[in-house]
Amino acid sequence: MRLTSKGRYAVMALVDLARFDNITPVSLRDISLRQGISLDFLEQIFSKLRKKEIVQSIRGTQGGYILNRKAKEIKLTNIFDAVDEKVKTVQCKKESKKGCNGKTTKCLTHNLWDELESHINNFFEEKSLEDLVKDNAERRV
Amino acid sequence: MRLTSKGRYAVMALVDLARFDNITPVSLRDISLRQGISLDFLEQIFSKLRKKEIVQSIRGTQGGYILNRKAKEIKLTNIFDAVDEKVKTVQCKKESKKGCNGKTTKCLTHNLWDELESHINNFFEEKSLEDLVKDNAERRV
DNA sequence: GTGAAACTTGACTATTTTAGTCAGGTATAT
DNA sequence: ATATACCTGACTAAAATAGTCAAGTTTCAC
Repeated sequence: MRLTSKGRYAVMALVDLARFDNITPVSLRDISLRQGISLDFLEQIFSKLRKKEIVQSIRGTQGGYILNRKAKEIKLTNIFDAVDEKVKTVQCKKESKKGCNGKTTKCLTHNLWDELESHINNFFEEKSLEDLVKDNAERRV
Repeated sequence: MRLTSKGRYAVMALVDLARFDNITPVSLRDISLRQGISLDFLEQIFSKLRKKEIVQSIRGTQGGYILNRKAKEIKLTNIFDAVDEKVKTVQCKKESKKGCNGKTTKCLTHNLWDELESHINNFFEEKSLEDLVKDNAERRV
């Protein structure tokens, strides 16, 4: 199981963004340079973050992005959800070979994968952007 | 993040195998039919499981595989390790653009990914094959 | 001893996902 | 005006995934 770059970059970029005052917009160009992430790719990512109201955009010169909510209220789960970084442990669909549809008939290990999914998602639900910024500030002392 | 079929199948197949007495070998053909997994693919998987001494093979007619250790002593982490199902949250290598090498200079979110990795691996280290078989037996009552 | 069952191995391949790139836009501060 | 920066959709190279295929070898049952 691996985390995709899209998900990782989204979090990295938002942590970078959250370090600022949240009044003056931060341009993607700056984030791109600081974090070493392609500008074009960042634009794709922020387009999704904006649609899910995690960030707010300010167009034009001196424009950029600011957080749309308090860092405390943005959980990792919200970020991953926005960029379609899903935790998937099963493939089981309605019509499976072995009749595992997740409801009436379950495959031998279905509960295990459900548990695993919850376990990972719990982690994402607990961590907020604020936690990450704080954590980072502490380590720099 | 998604679990690969290889990892999922490895666990499914071993749970299936572990349900038996562990004396008479179970053929991959049977597992293949019961679990709906391609025989050729299973052979690849079991070849790795054998090399890591998780299963033992018995060749010839009436042959098959049996567990090489007690189900209690086979953890998910051993299984995933055997089939190269790794939990990877970072790409950071020795020479990274932003100088994140995981040691001297760390990227803004490096600790987060380390934490996530541990969180997931903990789950895999706790669960044993025995747990899974028992869990399954209970639910069938 | 011979045939079938089942393990063994390595190479090959189609499909899907990932990780971007590219080319055009539009809005706005100066 | 014009440069900066957001916005959008289409496209693509590379990697990973999920197998398949072919050609063995071993051993049991008869």
